Amino acid sequence: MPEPAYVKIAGDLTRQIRSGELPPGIQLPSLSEIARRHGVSEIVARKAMELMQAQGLVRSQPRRGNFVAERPNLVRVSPERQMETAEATFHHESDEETQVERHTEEVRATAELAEAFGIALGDRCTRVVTRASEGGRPISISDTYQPLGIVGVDTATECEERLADRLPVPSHAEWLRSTPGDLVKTIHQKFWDAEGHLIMISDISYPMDRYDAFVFRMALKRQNSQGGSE
Amino acid sequence: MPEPAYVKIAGDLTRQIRSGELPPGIQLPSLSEIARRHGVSEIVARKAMELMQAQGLVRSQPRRGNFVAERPNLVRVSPERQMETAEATFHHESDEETQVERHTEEVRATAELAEAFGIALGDRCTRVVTRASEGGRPISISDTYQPLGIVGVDTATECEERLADRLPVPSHAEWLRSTPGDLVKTIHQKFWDAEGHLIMISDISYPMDRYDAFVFRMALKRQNSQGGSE
DNA sequence: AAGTGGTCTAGACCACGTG
DNA sequence: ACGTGGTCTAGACCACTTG
Repeated sequence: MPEPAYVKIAGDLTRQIRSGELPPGIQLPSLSEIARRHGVSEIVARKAMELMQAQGLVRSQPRRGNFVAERPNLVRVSPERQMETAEATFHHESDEETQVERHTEEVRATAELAEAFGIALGDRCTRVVTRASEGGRPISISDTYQPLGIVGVDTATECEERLADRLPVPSHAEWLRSTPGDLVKTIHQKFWDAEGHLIMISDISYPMDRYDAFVFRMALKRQNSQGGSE
Repeated sequence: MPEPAYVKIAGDLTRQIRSGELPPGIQLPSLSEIARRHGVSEIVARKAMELMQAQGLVRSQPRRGNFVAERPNLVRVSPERQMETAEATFHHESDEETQVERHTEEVRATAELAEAFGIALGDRCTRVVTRASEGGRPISISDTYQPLGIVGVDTATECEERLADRLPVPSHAEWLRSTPGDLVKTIHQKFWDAEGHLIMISDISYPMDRYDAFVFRMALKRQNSQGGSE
């Protein structure tokens, strides 16, 4: 009936983080230290840390320690961010130095890409890999595809984002330096132009500790409706 | 260097689920059975199960077993769902019998509610608690607040949803029968009318295994922009 | 009575980062 | 050399469900 020890420990630490007692970026006590303080075994302390990781409050660095997330209250807002470059977005979010690097290459449309864009299998597409880091820490990586000749989303009028928690693909895991078994926040984006043509798709991964929440703002098109929440 | 045993086990099971070999709702082998089959200790099997739980593929019922999620590919789409009642939404999502129960009461505005709605502290508000279940399994619970006199979101033209993974509040945890330490998907909704007045806020919780992903469809308002992904 | 998952203990080895 | 987190073992007790 009482709450488990690891929930209590996580709650204690969460309170200290939210109150500012444990500021962003600081190293938490080691697992053995937490275990000692709370009079439990190290496994329990680890479980508490895993719970906080899943909430994005803590980032674990193997052989270094556990650290409070750099921006425990940072929120990712859509579609505001679609209206600006990655550089501008991260510049707004951050005061630390942000690095964005891009690699562009031409690829042949896979079956999936061909169907999405309504082009032929093997048609040429542009692939852009964008890696962003802040203060040396990786904060995002994305894989973007467009039919050859279309660049950017200036002509897009509609956008869809699909948010899920997934094991990262190896290339994303490597950049984000995630430990095997660590989940990441993934966003699959699609952009359409006014004619209804899909002009870009993108797969983005964020470390769990990057954002506290994901916000989406939408206009409601009136129909017959009662509306409600659930 | 090699991937940990628990990742491999989770991958094996995930493949069996995605391929349909392990159909939705079925009970997985017990932890001791999984451990035996893979030649590892039970702790490792449990860790694999936790990884799958975090992805929403598996639901764990204490003292019963682990079960494949009922709808491993179900997606929650916004804002479509805001246009219809909870009953209609769940009816579309499901062929099983869905139960929705509502409790309405009048409450006094807390400081938070008063500020949100632009009313005075202690002013009367409507609170609606909505609980939904499907085939006896709880699938959502929400707490909705509106200023007295406003019912529903028929007049809403804008909507915001804030998605995060959180420890549930006790009332939500109880309905969802979540184990202490289990996270839930939370959505904090806000609705505004054409005059820019906030007319409804709602806190919704879903079990981790309810949805595979959350989809948001948004119109892009053109400005000066370069656009891009990150 | 047997089986199950949840919690917890008390160890162990490894690889790597830091001093 | 030491501390760290990641992985793993081999047990234990509890509370509850199922047969």
